[in-house]
Amino acid sequence: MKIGDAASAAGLTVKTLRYYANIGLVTPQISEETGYRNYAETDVAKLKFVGTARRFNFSIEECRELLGLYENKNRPSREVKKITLNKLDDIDAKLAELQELKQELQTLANACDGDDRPNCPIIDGLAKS
Amino acid sequence: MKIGDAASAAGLTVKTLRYYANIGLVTPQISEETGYRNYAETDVAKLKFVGTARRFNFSIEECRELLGLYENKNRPSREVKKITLNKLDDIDAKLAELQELKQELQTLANACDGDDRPNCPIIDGLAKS
DNA sequence: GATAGCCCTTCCCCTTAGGGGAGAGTCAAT
DNA sequence: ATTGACTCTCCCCTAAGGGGAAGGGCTATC
Repeated sequence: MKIGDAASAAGLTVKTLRYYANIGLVTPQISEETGYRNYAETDVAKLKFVGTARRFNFSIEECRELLGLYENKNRPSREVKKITLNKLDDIDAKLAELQELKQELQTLANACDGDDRPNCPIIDGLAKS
Repeated sequence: MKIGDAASAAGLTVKTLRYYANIGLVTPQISEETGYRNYAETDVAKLKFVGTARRFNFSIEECRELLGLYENKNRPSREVKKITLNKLDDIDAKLAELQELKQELQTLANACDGDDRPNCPIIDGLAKS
């Protein structure tokens, strides 16, 4: 399967597939004469796997790790779960940070009339050291 | 005030101040003979302002805009509020996305025993197309 | 006066995860 | 044979700086 077809099948872009090939994440065979990448079905399965993991906010390096576990049919599920729980912690931290941010910004916005006058509690809030 | 002192006063790094000077965000005077940047008190105030705005997730370009409004004592507060509400929308969108992500990942993690056995619903969940 | 130690400068590469596009080669159909 | 779609590599770009090298400056101490 050529790269364009593999990209469509996996729901990714051609650029992404080339990138993954370059960093050794999903490495198709390469035709000797044309230099074209040739994706096997197993490659496409890995690409889908990585695509899903990326959508779950796993980094490329985490995907590499997960892919190793994915390919190793004897891995203990503990290892996978550990990575996943770490990712959940990351998400929780980000959520907390954003919620606090939202709260403060909301407070500033609520205090601002948002009219023609220059009086602006938002600016004042950002400026007060 | 030299860059190191200005950085301490503003709670930013020297690298950050140089970066802001390079992109024309906060531009100190430059000594003719030594080439040293010289930060006035008003510069430090702007740096603190930008630092706070950055902590509120405003991008550099948004900071540039806010700084313009900060310096213009006649700006209508409407303009500032508009930018702020847009930022709040961004934050809400990000929150929603993360919450959905967390939900799905949590479901996968809950289904996984996390023991020595290879059976892993997380891997299966990521792999199923 | 000389040396040490810290501060300043510019310059360049590095980060994430690819996107955009140029220029050149390839494939399939007409 | 030609056309159009596809592929290749190569290079620059993103946001917001961080790390570090090489070179110059300031002040204190010996």
